[in-house]
Amino acid sequence: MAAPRANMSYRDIKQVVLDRIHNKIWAPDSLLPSETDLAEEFSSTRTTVNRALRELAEEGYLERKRKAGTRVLNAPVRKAQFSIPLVRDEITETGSEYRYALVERAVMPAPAWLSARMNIPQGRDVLHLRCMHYADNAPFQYEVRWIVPDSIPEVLTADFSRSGPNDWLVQKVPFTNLELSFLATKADQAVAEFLDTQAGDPIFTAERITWLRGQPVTLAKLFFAPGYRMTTHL
Amino acid sequence: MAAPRANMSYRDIKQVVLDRIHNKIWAPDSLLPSETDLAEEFSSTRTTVNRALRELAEEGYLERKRKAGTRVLNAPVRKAQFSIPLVRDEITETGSEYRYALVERAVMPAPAWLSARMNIPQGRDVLHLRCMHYADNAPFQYEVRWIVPDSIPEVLTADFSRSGPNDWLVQKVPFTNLELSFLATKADQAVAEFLDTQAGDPIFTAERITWLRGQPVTLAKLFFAPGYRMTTHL
DNA sequence: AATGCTTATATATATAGACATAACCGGCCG
DNA sequence: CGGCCGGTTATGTCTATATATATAAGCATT
Repeated sequence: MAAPRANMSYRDIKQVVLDRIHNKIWAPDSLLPSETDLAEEFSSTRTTVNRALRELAEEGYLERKRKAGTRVLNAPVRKAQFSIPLVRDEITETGSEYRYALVERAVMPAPAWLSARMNIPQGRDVLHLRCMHYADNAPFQYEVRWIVPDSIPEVLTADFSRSGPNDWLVQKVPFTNLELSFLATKADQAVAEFLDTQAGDPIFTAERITWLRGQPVTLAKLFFAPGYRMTTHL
Repeated sequence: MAAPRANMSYRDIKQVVLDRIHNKIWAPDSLLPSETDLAEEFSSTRTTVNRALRELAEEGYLERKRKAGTRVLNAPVRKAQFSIPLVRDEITETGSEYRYALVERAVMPAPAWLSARMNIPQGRDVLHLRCMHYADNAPFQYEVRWIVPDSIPEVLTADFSRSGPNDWLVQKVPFTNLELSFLATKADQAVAEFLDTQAGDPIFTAERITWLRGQPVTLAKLFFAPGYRMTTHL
């Protein structure tokens, strides 16, 4: 096990280091040898060792500090990565047919909770949209969205009857900042009807707020049809 | 804007490239200049440019193929990263006091759905645990767990009355493979009682299966107390 | 005891040059 | 015309080396 031969790639080195962590050769909280020493052991260079250790640190196995050295993390805080594709892609990638429908469009003064949540002045006009996304004509996602027109006045004249605000926004507004939450909500009457389920049913829900250079742009609540699960492997 | 001066760090280069993507100087689907050309423009080296572009690709902005070049992705598939800490840490980090309690421990033949789900032989004995995690004595998470003892016989003699299976497992078993799902479930009577809520309430739920070298090790269902949301910023 | 300076050291990043590898592309051959 | 086959080229990776920077730790000063 862990046979350091010559000409090891940074991948090989990553694997050897991981093995040693797993086999407790380098125990949690212990300090690894310096990059220079490891480079010598693996008859490689410090650059290559650096890349290996840097990536392992990014993956949550190691903690690195200048001068202090590289330390094995005791509780490997593994990081789950979820890609957040557009609904359209999420549906078409499974081979299903995607269909979009606009349910409601309105310009209205921001409700108090929205003002507070997104930090916009009380009573400022916002664009409110409700839409549905279908996969093979079965309800897939019910979207409730608010858009603050201040930073993007064109949004008020955009046509959302044929394609969703998401499509439009990613084209127009390169957001700089994003908050994403997942939670479980109880279906109210509207949600239940659109998702073809019973009021009170548990609904997997995503909430997404984006900013552009500090200015709030949009808040979206995405209600997924019952049975939806967000899955990742690592 | 985007003033390429000399001695730019890989961070600077990343920023300039990002700016150019946002300002559509490099439009979606278009090809970037080659690393060599960019290195010249930024009066830097190919190595540095390479790191900048590589990281931007990892972050989901670019797609890179040998010979084919580096392309701007039209729908930036941004990747949300959630760290999955131990419950204990998740609670203590907010300053709350963590308390653990074992609810039930039993060795039983694997139920059919579990056999199927984890690909273990029908009727094989598995360890079944139910436990509670409290934050400041308020219910935080209800954990239902199955452990396959085949690859780790010691688990049958481990003491789970004082600390949770999670703590034990991360110490003993370096899993190699993990499937993690989030979904919304409806609280049944047991879940409702332990989480101090009403049966039928929506519960944010995580399901986690881990393997060790292809062998299934454990499946955990984690039911979070009402109001829980999993949040990330990027 | 607290603060500030110095130094040693480990990581962070940059440079330059080389070879490896995948893939586009144009031309040759059947 | 179609398919195979190299040549070309952009990225992938490694080597070797150098400089920058953060910081732990020791020592001196307030």
